[in-house]
Amino acid sequence: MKTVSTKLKQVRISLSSLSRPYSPTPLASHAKPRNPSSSALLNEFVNFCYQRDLPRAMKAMAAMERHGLYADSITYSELIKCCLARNAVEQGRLVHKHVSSNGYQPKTFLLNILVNMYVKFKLLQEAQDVFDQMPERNVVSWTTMISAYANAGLSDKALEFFVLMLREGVLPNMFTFSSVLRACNGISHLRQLHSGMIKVGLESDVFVRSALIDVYSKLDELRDAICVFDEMETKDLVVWNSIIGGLAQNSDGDEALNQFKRMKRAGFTADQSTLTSVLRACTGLALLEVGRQVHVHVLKFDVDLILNNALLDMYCKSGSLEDAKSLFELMVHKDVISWSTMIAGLAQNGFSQEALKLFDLMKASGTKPNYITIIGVLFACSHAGLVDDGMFYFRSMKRLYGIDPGREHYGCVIDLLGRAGKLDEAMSLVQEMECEPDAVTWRTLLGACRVHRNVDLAIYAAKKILQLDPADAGTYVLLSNIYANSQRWEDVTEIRRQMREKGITKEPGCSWIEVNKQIHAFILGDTAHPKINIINRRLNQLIHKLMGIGYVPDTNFVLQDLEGEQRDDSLWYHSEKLAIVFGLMSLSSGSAIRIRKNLRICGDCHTFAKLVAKMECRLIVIRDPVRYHHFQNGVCSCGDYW
DNA sequence: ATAGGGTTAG
Repeated sequence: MKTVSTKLKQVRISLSSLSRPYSPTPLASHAKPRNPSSSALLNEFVNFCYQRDLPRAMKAMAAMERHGLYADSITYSELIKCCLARNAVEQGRLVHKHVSSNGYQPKTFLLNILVNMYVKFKLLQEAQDVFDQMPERNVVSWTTMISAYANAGLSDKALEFFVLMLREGVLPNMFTFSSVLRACNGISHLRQLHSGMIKVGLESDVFVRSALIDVYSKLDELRDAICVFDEMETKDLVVWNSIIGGLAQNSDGDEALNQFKRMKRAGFTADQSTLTSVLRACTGLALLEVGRQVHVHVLKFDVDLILNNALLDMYCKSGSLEDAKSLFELMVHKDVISWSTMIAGLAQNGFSQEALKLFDLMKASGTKPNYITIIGVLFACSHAGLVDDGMFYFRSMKRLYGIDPGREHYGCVIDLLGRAGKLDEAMSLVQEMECEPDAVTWRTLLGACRVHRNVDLAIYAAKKILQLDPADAGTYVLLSNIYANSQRWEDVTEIRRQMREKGITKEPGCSWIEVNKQIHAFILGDTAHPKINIINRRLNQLIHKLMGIGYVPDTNFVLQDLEGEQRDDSLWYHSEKLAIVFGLMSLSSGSAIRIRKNLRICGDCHTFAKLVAKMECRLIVIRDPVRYHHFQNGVCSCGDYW
């Protein structure tokens, strides 16, 4: 509708300018008197412009100028639209030359269009040059530049221009605010702008609102984002997408899905952007069945790379590699994100060799790896114990791909060396890092100490973690257990005292399982699930049956207890065991049991799951915060190396 | 003439 009415308006303008005797605006002093062919020439020029026939339009313009006839701002702007539609940079520059060699000073209107043209061609410097030479700059001129810098990620520049604009006494409008909002990189700037907008009464515009929601949530201020959203009486699709996206990106998948339901009840239809965020929410919650449902809706749209990438990630993170692989095969267009997602997905699910093979294919396909791709590659090496390969990729990433190793890359290699028992080398890598090691780095080293029972280094790493992240309950518990194991009771008491003092409590182990698109949560020691009694009975039967085929519950996991779950026989009721039993009870016998956990799996549950998978002929997939375990026929895809 | 929402790791 909108395009049609715009077109009609344009036609009217051209007709009206042709019906009157044509006079260029302003009159060029050297203009020759009109001759009969002039109006025909202009007519031709305008038509070529509307047909987006750039070469002919350019020729027509040259012919007109030979007759001393000059286009006006509106016809020039049509010609520039032509150049933009054809992505014709050189012709655009030529038009610019014509405009400024016309012998008159072009109007602000036309100069704004030229600035915008250079912005669209991503020639910011040229845009800036035109802007600088303008005798007058209005709100559109300023907004064009602010938006250009904000889009290019040059936030400081955008904010600087906003201030300059105010200083020159030009009043911002809602276009300006929605542009400058995107350049806010600190919460104080944002609040300042927000209150400024309220003062001038522009904060209720939907564009401004969606930008506000987006920026608040990108700055981790979800409460403010929700506040802005709730205050709105009339919302449009983009506003809904902003809040759903904000929630999904801040790992509040539950709430994102709730808002999605509300959006549909309000009568809106999801588009690609909505579905991408919904998929991201499913990914975080490992909701494979809901994700599949979304996939059906995805098929209604034209191929959309971002949406396909989100879908691919959902299948990987829900542990359904078969779906991920077949989608990846079907995708005709793949970008660096598609490849990186698939590589990391294979690696996290325990298929490291396949991940590395895919990395070779990626390079062969001509796609350049980025920072994140290499993280996936190194992750694959560390989780398969491929020390030599990992070290090679790490040491050559700068030379081969021009990527400087960052904290995450170091983390993978520290993990790689640490797991392989090379704790000294891992430690020297920590010292080699040019960026400061953070809590995650030390936790990686601590993980290696746990596996290789290095108590001294474990204590050292744990202390480092607590300096950087004093509220990390898991580390307190681990440290206390290490001391207990070495009979250092005074230290144990001290740790417990610190925990009490700081009010630090252990996060309980929790597992989730999706049955009939419903999530069931199991928390250690929690009896809220309606079927908990029968689940406990079945679990006991199962444990005794497994003991008959050689299962010995392993309570000695002092250096493993990242669980925060207790050391006595409560490990018999670890949340993943409850979820497995519930899965056996409620899912049809052929289907896989997929579980998501908030904490890493312990050694005992790992053994348990392997045996259950074998005895019950089931595929069991458990996703923990770091990686996945596929249990089948008595073995796990991690090769007992995690 | 100028403006808003979506994908990989951690």
